[in-house]
Formats: sequence, C-alpha cells, structure tokens
Amino acid sequence: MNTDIPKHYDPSREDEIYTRWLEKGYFRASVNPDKKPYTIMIPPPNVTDKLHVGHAFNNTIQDALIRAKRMQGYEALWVPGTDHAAIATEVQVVKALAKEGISKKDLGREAFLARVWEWNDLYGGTIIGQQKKLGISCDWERERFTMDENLSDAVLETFERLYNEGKIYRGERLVNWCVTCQTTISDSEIEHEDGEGTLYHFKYPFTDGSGYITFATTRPETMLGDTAIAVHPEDERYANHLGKSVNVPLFGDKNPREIPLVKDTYVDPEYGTGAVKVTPAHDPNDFEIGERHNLPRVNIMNDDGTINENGGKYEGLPREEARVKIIKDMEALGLFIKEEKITHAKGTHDRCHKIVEPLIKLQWFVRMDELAKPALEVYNTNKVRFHRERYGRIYKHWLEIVRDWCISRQIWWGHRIPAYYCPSGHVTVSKTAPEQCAACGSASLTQDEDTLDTWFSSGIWPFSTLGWPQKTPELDYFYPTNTMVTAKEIIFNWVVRMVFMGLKFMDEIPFTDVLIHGTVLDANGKKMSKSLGNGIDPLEVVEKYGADVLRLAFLNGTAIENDTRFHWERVEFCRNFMNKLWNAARFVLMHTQDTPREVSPNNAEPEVTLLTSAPPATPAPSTRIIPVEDRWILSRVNHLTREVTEKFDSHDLGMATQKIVDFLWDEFCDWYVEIVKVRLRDEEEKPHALATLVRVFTTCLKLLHPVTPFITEDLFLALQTDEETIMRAPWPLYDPALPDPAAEKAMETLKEAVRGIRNIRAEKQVPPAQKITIRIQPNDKDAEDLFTQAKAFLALLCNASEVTLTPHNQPPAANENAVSLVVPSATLHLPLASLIDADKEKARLQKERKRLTQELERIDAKLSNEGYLSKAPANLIAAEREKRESYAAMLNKVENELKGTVN
RNA sequence: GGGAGCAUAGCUCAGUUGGGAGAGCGCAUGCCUUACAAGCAUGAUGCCGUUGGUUCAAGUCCAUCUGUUCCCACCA
Repeated sequence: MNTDIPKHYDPSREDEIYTRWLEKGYFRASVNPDKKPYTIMIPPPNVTDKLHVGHAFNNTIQDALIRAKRMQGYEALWVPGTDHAAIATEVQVVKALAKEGISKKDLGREAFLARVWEWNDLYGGTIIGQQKKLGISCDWERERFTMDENLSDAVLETFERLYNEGKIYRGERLVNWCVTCQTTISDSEIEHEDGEGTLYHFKYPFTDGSGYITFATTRPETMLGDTAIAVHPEDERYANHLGKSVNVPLFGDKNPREIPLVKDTYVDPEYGTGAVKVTPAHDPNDFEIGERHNLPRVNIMNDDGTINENGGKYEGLPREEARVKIIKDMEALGLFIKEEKITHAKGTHDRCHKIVEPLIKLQWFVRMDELAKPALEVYNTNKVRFHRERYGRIYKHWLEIVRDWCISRQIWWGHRIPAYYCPSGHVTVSKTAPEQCAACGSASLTQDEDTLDTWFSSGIWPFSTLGWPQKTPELDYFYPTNTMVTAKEIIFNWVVRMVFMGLKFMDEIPFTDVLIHGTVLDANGKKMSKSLGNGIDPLEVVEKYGADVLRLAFLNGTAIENDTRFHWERVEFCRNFMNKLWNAARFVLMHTQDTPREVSPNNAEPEVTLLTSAPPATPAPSTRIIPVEDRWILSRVNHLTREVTEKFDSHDLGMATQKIVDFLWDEFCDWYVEIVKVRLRDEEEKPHALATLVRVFTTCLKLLHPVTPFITEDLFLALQTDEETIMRAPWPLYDPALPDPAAEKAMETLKEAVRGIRNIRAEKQVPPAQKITIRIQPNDKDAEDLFTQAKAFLALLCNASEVTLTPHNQPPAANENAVSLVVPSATLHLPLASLIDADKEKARLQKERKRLTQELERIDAKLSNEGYLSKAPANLIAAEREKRESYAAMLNKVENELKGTVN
C-alpha cells in the first residue's frame, strides 16, 4: 500500500536521480549511423562565472530541446564547456593581485599567466557543477574549454590561414590608453560618468583671409592634431567656404598648418556652430571622418601623456599644461571666444579613475567584406533561420554595415597572436614558433605581445569543440549543428562570427536554427545586476524548490523570445503544480499497487505496459463499449501529443509546457480522475479504467519530461518496470486513429451539465453535504444513451443520490417544482422543492433566454451577411449554422420551461 | 543617431497563418468530498494604448500618434 508515499512533493531526490543518469551514461552521444544527429553547442559561460539566472534560463531551454530530441530517437549531443573570458578573467586576477600590492607589470607575462591559471583552477569551473544542479543533460565527457590545447591549436590555425589569405592585416586603430597605468584598456574597463567639464569656443582663420570659422572643444590640446574642420554638406552658412582651408595658428608663422574644410554628414548642423574640428588620431569619430576624407592622422601624444614632437613648441608638456597654455595662446591671438561649463560623459579607467586617452596604435584586423557576404547569403536564402524572425533582422543589419574586426587585445590572458617580428621589422605568422624570419632569416624573433579577442575563439566553437582542424568522425557526423540558443545581445558579437567562421573553415553553416531568448528581469522589470542587488540566485531556488520547479517557472507560459520578469509567485505556482502531479501519481499508484498488473487476457483494452513503449494502439474490436470518458481523454491526450510535439518543433517551449500543465491539471485531474473514481470502485471496470488512467498519465509524463526531468523520471519509474529511464523512452506519437470528435463533444455536454448543476447548487446554497436528485430528459436516443452511461459519475460529480432518465420518446413528466437546466442535448431537472423561489427561478430562466437570444442574433447577423456567406470559408459557415441550430433548440426548451414555471 | 521590442482583467503575462477575448496570482462565496488545503467547487472583473486604413470579418495586418524598454554607437 501507499501509506509510505509522502503527501507533498519533495525535490530532494534530484541529486540522487542525476547521479544515476550520469552513471548510466544517458547523456552520452556518439557517432551513430543508424540515427540522425541532433546537436547543440552550449554558449560557453565564462570559466570564472557563477551560475546566474541568465545561464539557468538559457540552459533550461537547451536541455528541454535536447531531451525531447533524444526521446524522439535522435542521437542528441549537447556539448558543454567554458570560455576563458579574456578580459573579464584578467581584470579579476589583476584586482586580486592589486590587493597584494602586486601589479601585472611587476610580475611579468609568464608569472602573471601562471597566476591566472592558478586562479582558473581555483575558481574556474564551479559553474559546471552548478549547471549540473539544473539537471541539464550535456555530454560531460565532451566538455571543452577555449584554452584547451586542441582548441588553442584551432585558434592559431584559424589565424594563420586567414593571414595567409590576406584576410588578416595590421592597421592603425584608436585604442583606449590609460596614461597613468601605461596600458591600453578595453571598452568594458571604461566607466562612463557624467562630470563637469568646460567647453571652449575658438575660431580658426581662413587662409584666404576671408574671415573665421568658429568651433568648440572640450579638449583644446587636441587642436595640435587637427587635420580638418568639418561641416554638414547642406549647411548653408558654410556654402561659400567649401573648398577653402583654415590655419591652425599654434605653430607660429614659420610652420603654418593649413587644414581643409570638409563636408561630412556626421556633423550635426543644429549643434553649436555646426563646425567641428577633426582630430583623427585622438577621437573615434574624428578617426572615421578622417578615413572618409583621407585625412592625415597626427598623433600628438606620448604614452606618458605628454605632448610629442608633433606638438611644436608644446612638446614635452603634460597634456593638462598644454591645454592651459594653448588656451592662453589662442586668447593672445584673439582667437579665443569664450568658455562655458557643461556636463558631459567622461570615460575613465575603472581602476585608477583617470581620464582615458584615445591613442593610435597598430592593431590586427580581420577583413570583413568577403567574409560577410556568404554569411548574409545563408540568411537571405533561409539556410540559417532565426526564431523569432525579427532577430534575423538584427543579424542582417549588422552584416550590412559591418566593419573590419579588430581582433588584437592588449592583455595577456588569451590566445597570443602568432605573429613574430624580426629586428628589421618583418612579420612572420605561424601557429608554431618559427626558427627564423621568413623574410630575412633573422633568428632573433619576438612574438607579438597582444592576444586575440575572446570572440575569435568562440567564433569557431561549433567546430573546434568537435576536433577541428583534425577531420574527426564527430565533426563529420555532428556538424553542422542544429540549434544555437543564445541571448539577443550577442547576436553580432557571437552568432555572426560563428556563421562566417563556419562558412569559411567548414564550408558549411554552423547551425540551422538560432533560437534567441530574452532576458530574465527582476519583479519590477529591471535588469538584474550586482550593484542593484536585485539578482535572483538560481541555486537558491533549486535549493528551496528543486530544479524542476525553477525550470518550469522559466518555461511555463512564457514567450521565451521576450524579456520575462522573475516572480516568486510564479515559482510557487510551479511548486504547486509539481505537488499536483505528485499527488496524481499517488492516486494512480494507490490503485495500481493493489491490483494485479495483468488485465484479463481476452480484454481488448491496452495493457498497462503498453503505455510506456509504443504509441497507443487502436483498441481491437470488442463487444465491450468503451466509456465515453475514456474515449474522450484518449482523444484529448492524443491531441495534446500532437500540439506539444509541434510546439517543441517550432521552439515554442512556453506554449508546449503550458498545454501539458493545463491538460494535466484541468482535463486529467479535475475531470478524468474524478470521473474515473466511479469505475475504480467497480471490480470489473477497474482494470480498464486503470489502464486508461496509467496510459494517459504516462504519456503526459513523457511530454513533460524535457521541462521537469526529475519528477517525471521518478514517477515514470514508479509506474512501470519495463524501461529503466524515461530519458530514453520513446516520445509519444500522434495516433491518427484516435481522434474522437463525437466523444469530445459528448463530454463537453456532460461537463456543461455538471458545471450547470454545481452552479445551481452554489446559487441556491444547497449545503455541500446535501444530496440532490437529478431527472434528465434527453432530446433524442443518442443523448439518452450518453446520459445513461454517464449517470453514475454525474451523481458523483454533482453529489446526487439519484439520477433518473426519462426515455427520450416519452413525453416530459408533469411539471414539478424543480429547477431546470438546458444543455445542448437534454434538459435537466433538479427537484429542490424547499429551496425554490418561483420568481427567482423565472428570472434565472429569463436571463438564460436573453443570453441565447443574443447569441442567435449574433449568428443570424453573420449568416445574413452576403459578404460573409460568399467569402468566409465553408467550414466556418457550417459551424455557425450548427451552432445556430443548437442554440435555437436550447432556446426552445428554455421557453417551454418558462411556460411551465409561469403557470 | 542607428537597430529591435513592448502597450490585453487589479498585478504578471499568453494569445502561431485575421473568424465568437485566456491563464496564473489576487479578489468574493462555500467546502478538510479518503490523490492533493501546495487542494476542490462556484463567481466577479476587459471600449485588447490613440486615431485612421485594408477586409465580409482586426487584439491579430498597414499607417499615425502617445507612452515605455532593450541593444549598438555617441554628443565636437
């Protein structure tokens, strides 16, 4: 007996179940020519990350997909792994060192990297253990790390090949330079803070003596590097001056610097004077204007922040002093107009909080034009599909405006650029350190100090993880992969790069489908962040409620492509549902465990064991009449199977989940289980009822398994012994022989009757314990059969002591003091003598008459509309006509009842 | 500035090719009905942001406006 099954669902068994899965090797996938592969590459989290809600959401989606595919008979591979997260990790280690008073420079490259590896061993990889708590079914034996030997080799190979093809080049580029720390810093290390600044207004004289042009700047010292003045092409104020040049008057009369007036749409004519000084070497926007107009780049600053030889008489001055002096000099020349205080965004280094200087340095680039074309092509030809489609537009847009990709980073943690320089300045690129310079044979080579952008290695993740550049069987079998599941903010950082890298090196797309999901926000719709302290720790949720509940909370009813708020109420609902499921199983087990599993041999009803394997078979011919509720629930679960499968296929996990949850709670628990209780008390009927019960329930467990893997496994194992895991049990299949519209319609009528009676009971305040009697007057023979069959459970569901039927061909019984309820195929009478108030009863019927009349009016309006009749689909019109008939019949009955009450 | 969303019940959100507005929570009322009070039953609540357009038919498609969010790039 089942007294030992606890009343409440307890998720603490999850770890035990997971361990068993690992031991049994259920997550493993291997090259298997007999099966079709289905592959997902995990977006590798940063190796030092802790699992946050975003990971949990992302991983849950992938696991649901992979589990469904595995059950559907695919060789389902999910490759896990981590990313070395170049900058993020380096920053953390540098910070840790700073606490010890050590700087990166003090330590030197080799020792520093040793520390990073140490750090990695210590803090890295905890996320893997945390992911396992989610129950995700990655093939852990294939876990990869972007700094693994093989993957590093793949990175260098990629670099070398692109370089040899001329797709990688060196070029000048502005980088963020910290004068204090003497280092370049990445964008993510810059803090933008609004601060007070001064906007200085100056004028430069036209060289032809025709006046002045006025402009403003917050950084007067960069005037030393000005190589143009720009105005908007359509700015009429400067129409007469186009083609002229101006003089930068800071270099004395001996070395006047003449710079052109250029027109560029970057300039906002509404802002200020509409004229902008252009300093390509010290400002990112100016850099681009310079590119467009082939302007020289005059670098005026040394690495220590002092003015260099290009600064004329200002050479050697620190930038701040140069600024002051330049302002004075301009004033002396009568070219200073005014200064004003403004607030503006300042970029400062997040560690020393000093202003960051944009400086020109030599960097490595990937030439994008040729690489981008095929990536656009596969999008335009629908070979790579985005879900939702709108996200594809982001991808497309980015590729259309793509610029060359700067891949060098001035940090140490990462894949060091395999470029070697000889004293004469020749460059040798080779994945293995060359003995000598390829150009001059010099043996004294130094390797480039920079490392590669993290995205360079993650761009080849879909194939480097499968062994590339080696031609492995895995690569052959699992590539291209199927679904890439990731967040929208890295569509261009990552998705785009995987596509063109895949096309370049594998000659094939890396994946066919890109599933973009939204962000999990806090309950107020804010992004979760450390500084706000509004983050939800997914592990805390797992600890308290179990992974199943967390996963269900992520998926149930959510449109995963949208941002979604995290609500504890939602978590509680999911916990409640787990409990519901648990108790439904308890109910089933309670009856299976004291019943022999064998059903009588001549019985046509499918055996309990059937449920776990093949799709439900069509019942063989039998003299036994299958009860309407069984026909109904089988038809419904069959329908559910199709819907859920379709939703999974279209990546609509939220709807798939909700359909299962709703079915289980509403149709299965609230109706079928209640109905079937009657037959479970009948020795003869019990095995049949139980068979259907188990069959439907098991089907649901399978459908739900991808979302809540633990509880479904637990219950599945309790319900059957034929299979050792639900994970590899076959996915339920839609059976075209099962739909039973007649049974569904009949059950709707019965449900309507039950609800109507319950409603009357509540309205009339019949005490819950008080039994009532129901007299049913069916409209026809079919209805008579239906209600005869349903008598017993109607009595149970309505708490009636007696349900009687008037044969359909007999005239209605004499009017009695009863409440009447009209449903499509019958009229039900509830003699409630003591509780009936004739006036109220009349009012109730009148209300019903009004409702039916309105419905009829609505339908009639439609059916008398020429346009509707000629253009609406025939099946819709037929359905309306059918409805009309039904409503008309019901209205007729109600009228009769009213006549009865009136007298 | 470029790009992409969102606006539906008190709250949080579903609503897949256009065809009679849904769920959960909350609320009201009554129930410990032997699977489940983490439950059951019954009930109330919506000019589907504005204004136009297409259509026999619009929450759904198009345009407009208003409010709002995110991503990228930035303010000389």
